[in-house]
Amino acid sequence: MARPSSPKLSTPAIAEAALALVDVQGEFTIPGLARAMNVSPSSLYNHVTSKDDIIELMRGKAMGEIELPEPGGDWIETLRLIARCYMQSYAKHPRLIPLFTAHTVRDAGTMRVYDELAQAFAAGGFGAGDTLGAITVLDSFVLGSALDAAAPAQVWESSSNTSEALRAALEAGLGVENRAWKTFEYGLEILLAGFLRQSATHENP
Amino acid sequence: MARPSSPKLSTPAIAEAALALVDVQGEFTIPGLARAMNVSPSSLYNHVTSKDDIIELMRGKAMGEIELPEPGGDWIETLRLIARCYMQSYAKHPRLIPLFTAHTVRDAGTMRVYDELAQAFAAGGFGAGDTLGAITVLDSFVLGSALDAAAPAQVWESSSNTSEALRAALEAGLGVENRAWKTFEYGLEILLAGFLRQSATHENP
DNA sequence: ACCTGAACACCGTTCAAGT
DNA sequence: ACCTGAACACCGTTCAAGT
Repeated sequence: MARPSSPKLSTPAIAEAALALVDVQGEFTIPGLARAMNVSPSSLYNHVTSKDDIIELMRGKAMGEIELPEPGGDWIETLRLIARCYMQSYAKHPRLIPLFTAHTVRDAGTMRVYDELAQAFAAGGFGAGDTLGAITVLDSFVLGSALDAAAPAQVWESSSNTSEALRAALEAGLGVENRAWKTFEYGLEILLAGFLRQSATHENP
Repeated sequence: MARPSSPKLSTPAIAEAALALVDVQGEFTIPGLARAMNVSPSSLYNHVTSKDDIIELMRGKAMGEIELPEPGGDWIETLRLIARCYMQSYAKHPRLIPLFTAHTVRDAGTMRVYDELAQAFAAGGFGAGDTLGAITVLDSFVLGSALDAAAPAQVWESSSNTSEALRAALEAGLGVENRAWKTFEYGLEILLAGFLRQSATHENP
């Protein structure tokens, strides 16, 4: 059995299988991936040039799942919806995020998100000079929040020399359900309010 | 030459050497680290239990370099100073950040930062139930910004189907010097303004 | 075109052996 | 206590060989 009549592998299938492995194990290995696909490790290199290539495939798959909102509505609401979709796509595969942080290549799916963001900020009266900064701020916050959400049930270990303020905050905050998501919404609203204020400034110079 | 009269290795020295490697290479390897320290790879395991252990040492060293502001001033200004120190400590060793994102253990140095943050928010009138969220929002933003800063000179590749809005934003924004840092300051002020507004709400219920 | 098996260089880690 | 050398299991990648 050398070359099968119908191929056993394909880049989408590889991305999917690798994603499944990362979702349950937090990492993946070439031999492990080959085993999961009932294939020899070297076979993968007929469809993929390297392990990093597979990571990029996973990024594309995860980002491609984002359903962006219809353009045309209120620009702040559009920003809110995009940010939520973006966060959600990370949240679906939390263990994937650390793999992304090593190489920050921007694929087509990610560019699509930035594109919609740029148009929303333009609709909000942001000039060309302010838009990239605003996009980056929102992007940084989403990525950071996703990393926080990916972190395993925090070991916050309130040690002996912890202040009373932090101890109380941990006791009150750690228990709440959907903590990461609620915190994301909280920060998102602050950022949106800031963008809205800046927009008002632009309109009344 | 088996056991030298004075030890050739120590955990601080290992952390420092590994940090130097990561700063220039973006990664480090046990054999590589041993070579840099003129030592055999197995020798390292007399001072360290695993490679992850070394990463934690590096985290501690990087976070320990933070000089936190004197407590007691205006709480918003304190938040601003802490956030900047925090960001700066990441900025000093940008290639280190991806190594951190895999395991989110919080060491003593990091706890110290959270501790000061908690006290600042308490001074701002934040209740126990609101403090953890606020800390997390700030933390997420700093981490995301640091990752963005660590990314190599963006490949933003404005492809053919890029909107006019994004194209103009990239053209206007990519060139500015200290882009990552300025963007960080921009987002930081938005967050601080949001915290300040919430504080005002608390005081006038 | 696409899969296999053998092979290579390399990695993280262990452990008996030395002083 | 602390360094060494040999050893192990494992990884990412290549490549000739097969159909």
